[in-house]
Amino acid sequence: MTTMMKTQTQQVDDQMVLLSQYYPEIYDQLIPQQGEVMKPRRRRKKNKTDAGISGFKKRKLSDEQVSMLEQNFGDEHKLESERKDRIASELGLDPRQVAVWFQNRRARWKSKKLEEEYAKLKTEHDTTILEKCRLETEVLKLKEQLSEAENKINRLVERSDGLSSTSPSSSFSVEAIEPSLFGGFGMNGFEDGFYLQETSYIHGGLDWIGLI
DNA sequence: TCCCTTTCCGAGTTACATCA
DNA sequence: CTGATGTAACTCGGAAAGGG
Repeated sequence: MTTMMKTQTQQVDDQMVLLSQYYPEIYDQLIPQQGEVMKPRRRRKKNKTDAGISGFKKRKLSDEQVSMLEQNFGDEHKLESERKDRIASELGLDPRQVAVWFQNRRARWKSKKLEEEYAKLKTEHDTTILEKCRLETEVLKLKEQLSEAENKINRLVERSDGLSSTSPSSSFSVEAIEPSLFGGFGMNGFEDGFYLQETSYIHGGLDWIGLI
């Protein structure tokens, strides 16, 4: 803030040099008479041709001015009247220019913040979607395994039916796995979770099915 | 308390400068 | 030359503060 600082006179000179380089045709009109203070720029009119007529064109702020403004913006985004005047004086700008710069800078800052926030939310959203897909795949896989297990049980039941007709004293009694006891082995009971203890199925748990 | 003026701000727009 | 982009400066409407 110190070594880079120029005096106000130097800065005005810089602006004038720029002006004389880029707009020599109007430079003469802007040079104040000796001892006359530079007046604030006139308000721009909407008419497109007006700039040409009035001779006032948009001027880019110098790198140094921008860097100083950025530095001040970094300290505090809001701009009190006193601070505005001080900055304007330090940079050789109209206080109105400083106010406008801060307004535009706040708008850019907000826009950037929104962009960042959007990117963050999008990343979170994508991660959640990915996890949802993974869980859905897992559900499908488990349902498939369950279906296979049901088929195996049905086959065993059918086989035991055949055995019981010839050997009623079989230790693997039909009643032991009577479908009615399991709710018919349908998905109804499983949709809401495994409500039966694994030992209710067959002695030894579900190991034989290969689920565990 | 109300009205008017001033100042500031955000949002949206315009106009100009610059660059690919 | 032209379209895209960045940005200084503008308009507009609303809020807040101060004074009569």
